[in-house]
Amino acid sequence: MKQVAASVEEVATVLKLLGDKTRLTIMGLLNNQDCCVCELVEIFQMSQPAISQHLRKLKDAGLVKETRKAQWIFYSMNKEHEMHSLIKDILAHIPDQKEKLKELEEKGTKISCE
Amino acid sequence: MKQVAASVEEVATVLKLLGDKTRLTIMGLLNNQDCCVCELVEIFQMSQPAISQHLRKLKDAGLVKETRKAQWIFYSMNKEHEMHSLIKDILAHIPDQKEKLKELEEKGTKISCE
DNA sequence: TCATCATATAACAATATAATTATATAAGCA
DNA sequence: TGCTTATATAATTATATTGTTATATGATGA
Repeated sequence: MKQVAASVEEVATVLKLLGDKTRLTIMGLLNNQDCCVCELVEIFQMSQPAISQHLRKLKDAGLVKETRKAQWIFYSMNKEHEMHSLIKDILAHIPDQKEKLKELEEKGTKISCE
Repeated sequence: MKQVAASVEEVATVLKLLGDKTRLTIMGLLNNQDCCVCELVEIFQMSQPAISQHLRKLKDAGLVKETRKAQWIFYSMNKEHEMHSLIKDILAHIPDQKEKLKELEEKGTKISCE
């Protein structure tokens, strides 16, 4: 499939962001479903500020969007991002992240606002 | 097309390497044809050690191979790299780099060993 | 309203990255 | 052999990145 070429700079910016194991995995998770910060903290066993700072970078670049739902802020993939097809192509190369979400449910730490 | 999933770490490593404008462009160039160091120095208007160090990183990760031809060392894309299909997918999103190679020929700084 | 939970931000420290300059190595040629 | 060209490596410096701790903000609920 022929792609519409973005500038080298734009692509390099996205790759640099996804060139971090934590951020790449976050995108893999968001590719399955929206997550709130505390879920990600639980999954990555990382400090809350560390997760927040990774999310900030992704948000500043427009790769993710945030939505407040009650006391939680849910992050989701921005499907309107100019580089969304590149991101999907990349995520097709990493293992499915559903397992991690399943574990959350089993531990009972899954947040649900529906 | 369903991909064979590499580990998140492996993919992140490749993305980090390509998350640099210079290295991403080098890979775009090598996707068209092999290049020697002095050609890349000419194209990027960058110091020779800077180019060599970028090539070293790409080589250490196995993304490129080197072949000596007389006094020049030509770099080429390693098509046998485990992550070659990911790299091709990514390069499909950047503009074709043939222009830069054409300019070299016009300036007469193209190296040919055939 | 006050305490608590969820999240963001600021300040800082440790580490990584990328460029420069200087120097080493290796091939080609007079 | 000694000079030149092509490339690599080392040392250094400047800057960027990532994580930690401390603190601020904002929503919920008693």
